[in-house]
Amino acid sequence: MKLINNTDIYTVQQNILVAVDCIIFGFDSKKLKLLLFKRKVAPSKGLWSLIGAFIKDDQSVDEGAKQILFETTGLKDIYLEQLKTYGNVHRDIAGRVISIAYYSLISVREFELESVEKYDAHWFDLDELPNLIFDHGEMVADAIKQLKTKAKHQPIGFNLLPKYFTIPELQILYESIYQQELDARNFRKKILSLDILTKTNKKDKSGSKKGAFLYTFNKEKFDALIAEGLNFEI
Amino acid sequence: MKLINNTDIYTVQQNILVAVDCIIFGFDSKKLKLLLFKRKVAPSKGLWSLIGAFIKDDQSVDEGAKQILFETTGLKDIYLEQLKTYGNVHRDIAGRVISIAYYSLISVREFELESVEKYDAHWFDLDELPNLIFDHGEMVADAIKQLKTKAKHQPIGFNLLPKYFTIPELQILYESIYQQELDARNFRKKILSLDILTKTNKKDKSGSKKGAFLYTFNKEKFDALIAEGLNFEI
DNA sequence: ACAAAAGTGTTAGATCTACACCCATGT
DNA sequence: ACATGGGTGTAGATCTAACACTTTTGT
Repeated sequence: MKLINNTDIYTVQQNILVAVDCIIFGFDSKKLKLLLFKRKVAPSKGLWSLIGAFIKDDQSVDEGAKQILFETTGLKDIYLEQLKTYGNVHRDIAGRVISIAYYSLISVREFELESVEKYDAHWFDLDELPNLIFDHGEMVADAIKQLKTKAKHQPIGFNLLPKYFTIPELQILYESIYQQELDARNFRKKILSLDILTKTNKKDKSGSKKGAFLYTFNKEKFDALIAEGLNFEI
Repeated sequence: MKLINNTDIYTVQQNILVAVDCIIFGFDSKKLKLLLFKRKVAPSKGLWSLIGAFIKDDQSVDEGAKQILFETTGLKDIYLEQLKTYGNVHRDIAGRVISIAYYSLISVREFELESVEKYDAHWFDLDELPNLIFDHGEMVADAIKQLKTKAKHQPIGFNLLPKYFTIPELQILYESIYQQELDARNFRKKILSLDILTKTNKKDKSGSKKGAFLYTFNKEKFDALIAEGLNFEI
């Protein structure tokens, strides 16, 4: 099939398509997960892949990523960040396509199940991922690495939790991200010393009989600290 | 002008061009600098910009970046890393072009002056940058930020120095990157304690009468340490 | 002889790490 | 009453940050 590529001034011959792919991380209070999709179009139809789409001419790459994420998860205004662009000549077996990968962090609890069915999506544990098409496995590996690095210095972990969460939940999340166990006393001390959590007087008793106090992330306080030049680290 | 965009299977209408732009950092033993070019084509001809090029159909995006870098600096096998992709609809005033930005680190001393003249290039101090076309200013700001972050945990600084360098030179480099003064004794202690530098018995007397010993970066040792799980930080 | 940059140790304070028991509550 | 996870403090080790003088040598 032939397509028309129109530029205003540049006299360039180029046959490259531009797509986005989204690595969607989720956390369900127990494990860190990845949302994968059974591919609905050729080539590689029926295999597991990240969700992606071609960019429209009148939409920015960021907008393209936002849109595909909204369509498949029903979620808006969620954490979404560009990861890396994948541009090998034969990365897509059906044509010359470069893909700008994004990763997103959501709370599994706030995610619409309806979308899962409609798009043939499935949450996979990070240590039980199936084979993925093209270079999507590489994208996922890069995203996991990036998440580990980023979580240390920016409070992005909170995007994976519901608005109210407990300290033990937060600890399990960080243990999942870093893939190592943390000392409960030291973790609590460190996270509370940052003074970016607001304690409520409610308890979540789903995890224990005693129940754990619910906290919420105080973004205003955090931003103020960053503005003062805080060298944040968890 | 109309162009043909051919894909094998995908039935997509898309009129987007794909380019790369390179942010080239250099260090001359005194200051951190940026290599900028007087643009030779419309639009915005004659204004300062990063060097860039359109990707060819049969070349990966990484290869495209490598090629433009080689053509303009004469340098091969130098540090080159993808920064970010810029994809706003109207970022280029002459058409829909997305650009994958790369940044590169070189030693100004090892750089061919010949290329500078041929391509109308100029080294600018980081604090005296001219206005740049399109979103190139944003690219540069992002690259500086990335360089700061990355230099802390990976030994990329050495790419900005010639093979043999002195500790005071290295310190000035890190001071330029972090934009803050460092204590000479503490810096020397820390960098030497990493045990990744090999001392030679030669001195560089260009900086002082006494002269400073020349060192060289020991990549083998560094890689071995990383393999052991070293949590590197400068 | 002197100017100018290179090179060298110590100490106080801050931070990190390891570790064990009591508390609250549902069953 | 007991099982289960929640919540708390301390001490030793390590790391960080601040600080001043001597060495070398070209002019």
